[in-house]
Amino acid sequence: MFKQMLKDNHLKITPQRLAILKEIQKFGHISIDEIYENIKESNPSMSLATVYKNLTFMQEAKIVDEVKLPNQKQRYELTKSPHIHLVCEKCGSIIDMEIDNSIQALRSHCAKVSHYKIKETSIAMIGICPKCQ
Amino acid sequence: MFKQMLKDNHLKITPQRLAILKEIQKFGHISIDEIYENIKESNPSMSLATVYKNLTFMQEAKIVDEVKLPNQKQRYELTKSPHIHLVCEKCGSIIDMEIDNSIQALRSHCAKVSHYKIKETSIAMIGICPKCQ
DNA sequence: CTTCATGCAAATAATTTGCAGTAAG
DNA sequence: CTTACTGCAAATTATTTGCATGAAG
Repeated sequence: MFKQMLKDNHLKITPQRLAILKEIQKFGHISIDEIYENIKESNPSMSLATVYKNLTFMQEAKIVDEVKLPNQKQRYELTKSPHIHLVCEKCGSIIDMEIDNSIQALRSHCAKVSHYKIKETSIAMIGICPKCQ
Repeated sequence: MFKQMLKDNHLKITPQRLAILKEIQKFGHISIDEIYENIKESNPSMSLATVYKNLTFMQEAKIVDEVKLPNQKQRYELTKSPHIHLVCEKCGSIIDMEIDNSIQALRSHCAKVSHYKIKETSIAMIGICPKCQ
């Protein structure tokens, strides 16, 4: 629950923050100005600076994550367990794929070979979705 | 060889382009203004717009690739076979790891489960390198 | 009440564009 | 010669900051 997540991180519960989180949840992967434009429809006084500031806070609090994909604007998503982004270069859709075992396998293999302590992964596969083929 | 790569893509061979490619090669992963600043030392008339324009062309020609990492400026690298970026969050170093089999395995597993036709992958692991541990 | 968040405007940074002059093939 | 590239300046777009006001706890 969003209110609890904010509370846990000593962030005050404001309508703006809840609105931002609701937009991200609704779209899954959404850009900063999509968040802004969407919220402005119901709350015209919403400020873009507020979106920026809050995304920063909420990212630090690990409530949201940035999603950086090749040739795309930065997007945001709600933080969830490690997953792969499947991007369709035709229709632009982005879906999450949770294949924990495979990701874990890659991760530990990498760690073993490189001797890095791995904390996060960022994985995207770009191609054509079934519908667009 | 850079000249040949440009020629193959009907891009004229200019000192600026060669300088850009040489910088990228030298640093492995380099940001736009690092490229610009470095080249300007020996060629003070170098223009930032030229860097931007050429990175775009050379990316389309698949000579270079953009590298987008969490919480970092965009960087560029020479195009090479699929690999993983290992990022140290302490010292900021970025190294490439070529573990073709593992990447291929993940890729085909993804393709199988999702029915996507996968064309490219973008994989990063963020953690602490051996030296910084 | 006290602290923190918001919204606005201004500042800064990042990227793109148009165009005249110049270099590459 | 012809085409495409460069550099510059201006235009856009993206992001950050400071500060007065207002809302949350």
